[in-house]
Amino acid sequence: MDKEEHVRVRFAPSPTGYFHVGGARTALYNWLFARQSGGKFILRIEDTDTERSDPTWTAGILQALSWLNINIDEGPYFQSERKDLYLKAAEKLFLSGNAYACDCNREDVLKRTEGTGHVGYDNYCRDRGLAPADGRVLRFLTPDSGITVVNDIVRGEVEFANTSIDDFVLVKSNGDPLFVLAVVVDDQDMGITHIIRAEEHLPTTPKAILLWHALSDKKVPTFAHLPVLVNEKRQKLSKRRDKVAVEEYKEMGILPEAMVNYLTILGWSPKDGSEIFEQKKALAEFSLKEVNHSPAFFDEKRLLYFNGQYIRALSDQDFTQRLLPYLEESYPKISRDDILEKLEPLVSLVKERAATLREGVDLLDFLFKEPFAPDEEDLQKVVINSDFSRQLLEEVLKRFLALTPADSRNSAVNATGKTESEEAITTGEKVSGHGLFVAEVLKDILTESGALFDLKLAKAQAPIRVATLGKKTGLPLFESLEVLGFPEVIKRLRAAIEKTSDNK
RNA sequence: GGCCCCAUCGUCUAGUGGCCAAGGACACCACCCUCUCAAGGUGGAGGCACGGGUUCGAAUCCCGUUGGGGCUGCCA
Repeated sequence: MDKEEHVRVRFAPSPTGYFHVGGARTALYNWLFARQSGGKFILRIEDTDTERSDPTWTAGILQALSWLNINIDEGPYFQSERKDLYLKAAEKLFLSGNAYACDCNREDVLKRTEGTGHVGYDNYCRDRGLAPADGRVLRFLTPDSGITVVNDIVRGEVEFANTSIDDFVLVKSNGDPLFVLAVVVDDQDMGITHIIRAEEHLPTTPKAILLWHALSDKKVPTFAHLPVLVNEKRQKLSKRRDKVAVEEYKEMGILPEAMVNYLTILGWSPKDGSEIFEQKKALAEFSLKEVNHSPAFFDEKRLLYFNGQYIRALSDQDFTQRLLPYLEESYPKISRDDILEKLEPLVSLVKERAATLREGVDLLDFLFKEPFAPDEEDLQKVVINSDFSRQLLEEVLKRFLALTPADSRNSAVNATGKTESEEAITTGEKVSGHGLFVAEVLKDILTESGALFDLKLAKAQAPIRVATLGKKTGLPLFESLEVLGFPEVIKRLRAAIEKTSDNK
């Protein structure tokens, strides 16, 4: 790290759509670089295109950065508020002979260059001496010889022949400045030392460098062009085509720290080969020089794995706090206390299984979703089209009914000092027919009931599970039943038995 | 078309001339564990795009080819 230089980097998104993970990674790498060098991380909103920019998107960017814990030292600056600065620079360029007015339209240029093999502007207005005016654009006069070298931390020195660079537009015919101009003016004005951005900007970099020199003697920033993130077809991620909005991942219950970890690893890896690590490791070891050169596919499956690891590493308390907002959002009519009461005994079981917070919500839906309705397909499969399910359900129902609801545990205890079932549980004796409505007892009952029909527990649990929890897969059955509670379980078992008779 | 970038298992990567008959992770398959599903454990399949050089020796360096991508806009 160059200690003599006061590092200033900027993240400069344009608010023209959802903020996607590619932008997030660029922001993250900028931020990491700023943090580890004690520099400043600046946010600049590039909204010079008034047609396509929208404050809504800006708000989304701000929220996403905050969610990812990428904090901003300066800004956001808005280019739309700095137009005067750009126009002043444009005037300077015109006066110094580095720019000229042009009244060509696209059709004229196309007509002139047709068949010449040249694509792009043909410098037609270079020597016409037009004065700047409404309806005329301002073009930069690029040199006809020489090369421009981009000094890039990731890619080394990249050379561009100046002849390959067209006289590009700086100011639109309606008087609005274009991003090329605005970016250079701002980077100079804001004292940016390192420009870290996606590789798609590499081809426009020589233009920026040429402009930079035409505008001032200041040192050109150091560049770092990051490989782009691509979709499964290996095309650059697009906010229109690919559904990769940061917001969506938050919505589906990705933990921000898992997202940050995954994004960090997407294009860079620490020397020891570890993949899941705390951010302080990245802060200590991240290096732009070590960033990969080739495009990376944003693999959601892998993100999910990372997220699962992060979820499982959470304490039960933390996990509860993370999950709670998602549950409250899904069940606005249920009070927080009621949710917490049911969640508490199951939280570690949920934590162990959920790859996302949204999955955590789904695992618990049998407790909260109204009205309860078992999955139709599963119901058909293991309850209705099963030769033993009806008898088994009835047997289990009968035995459950002989139990004492756990809710009335206290009164039961008060009456006899210690209930029969508790006695049995503590002595390890098998309970059958009598006992408390608790997981261990329920498991014993189902094991015994299944044995009556020559069924192993694995097989016997299926119809009971679908009848009461609604799906073939999910949380461990008996703990779930205990939390669901005696009356509700009885009710659901009866409803399922009803359904088997409907079909017979 | 022109300019530029890129190229190790399906995916993300380790590898910076010998320690590589290429290592790890996700995904996939099998088995174990198991009340379902996960998680976890064990094992398996799977890759240096191709062709020339350079070198005693190349995944690693050079050239070419091929392939992919980006830019080529009065978008950023």
